Amino acid sequence: MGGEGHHDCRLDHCHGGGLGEHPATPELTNRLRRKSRRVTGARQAILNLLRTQSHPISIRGIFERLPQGDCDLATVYRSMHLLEGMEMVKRYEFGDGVARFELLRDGDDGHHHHLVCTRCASVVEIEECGMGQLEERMAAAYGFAAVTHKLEFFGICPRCQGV
Amino acid sequence: MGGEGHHDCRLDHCHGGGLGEHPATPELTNRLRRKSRRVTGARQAILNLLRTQSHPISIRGIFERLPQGDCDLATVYRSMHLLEGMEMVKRYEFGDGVARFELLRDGDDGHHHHLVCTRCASVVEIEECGMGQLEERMAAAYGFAAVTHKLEFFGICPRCQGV
DNA sequence: TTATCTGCAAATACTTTGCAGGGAA
DNA sequence: TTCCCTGCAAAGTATTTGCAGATAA
Repeated sequence: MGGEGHHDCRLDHCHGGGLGEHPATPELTNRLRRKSRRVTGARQAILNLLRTQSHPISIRGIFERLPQGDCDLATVYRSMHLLEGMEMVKRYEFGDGVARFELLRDGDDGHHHHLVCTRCASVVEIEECGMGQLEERMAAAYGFAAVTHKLEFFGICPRCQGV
Repeated sequence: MGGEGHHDCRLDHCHGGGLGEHPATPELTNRLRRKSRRVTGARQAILNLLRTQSHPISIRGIFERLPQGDCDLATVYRSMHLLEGMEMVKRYEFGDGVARFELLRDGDDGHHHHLVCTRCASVVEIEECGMGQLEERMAAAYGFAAVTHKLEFFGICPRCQGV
């Protein structure tokens, strides 16, 4: 699979300076406090960055977009693990061996899918799904409980078709 | 995710001895010859092993099941890459960072899905899909070409529910 | 003050690759 | 004989972990 797409350098997270200058929204930090997790500079910076992304982003991508890389890569891994456990982010795997994450809105289970270009890795968000009955049928037919699914689409995006 | 399941040690590939003792079926080796690829001992042993598996198996799993591990791990990686390119095997990712492979019958595109237990990693093969129209709708709505999809189900298998 | 968190560095896991010798056609 | 393939070892990439110092509450 191709690269990470472009570095969409929005001013709100690229003006440099220390981590302390990047307070995340109360909505986000309160979710941490509610679970008695500490609101640290690194976590605020990561949450703030995730807020600006419209598609799943890899851990290395997060690390490289953080101001002057002053949050350790290991800390990004640990933070994403924590946030995933708290259901504040959702993990996606597009089959290239790299995990990608999206911020979940409060109360949102984040259930949606992606259409990924196999040439340039550009991503379209897909709302439609309609697999609920299929999950139920799986559960009934095979006796499984708590059935979920992962569904991703792949293809060649319009721009890559022209090249 | 848990382990690899049990080592289902069928006699037809566990009686020890050199690789030369494991001729694969003509159906399989001919597919190699047709593409002017060499029918080597390692490839025959791998194809033979894949023939006996009813669920996707990891590269390490293949390596460990090969008689006395005398085929190099790197060779298994290279062979699976080759076989995937020849569409003789299909690659699956269940989200634990390990690729798994299934042998494809000649002429079979191998399109089916899996229901994976998130506790013991046991697998049920799912034929039903019915996503063809959905792919077409994706293509029409977003201008993508050659749209495919990956769909896997996850849940807790009956045995794990009892524990 | 105290338990949590972070940076640093080392370790682990999966996969790929360079090279020289071995083997299939 | 000629390339292709293999084993071995080293390297690359993604991720995890131990530990001591830093920090939020």
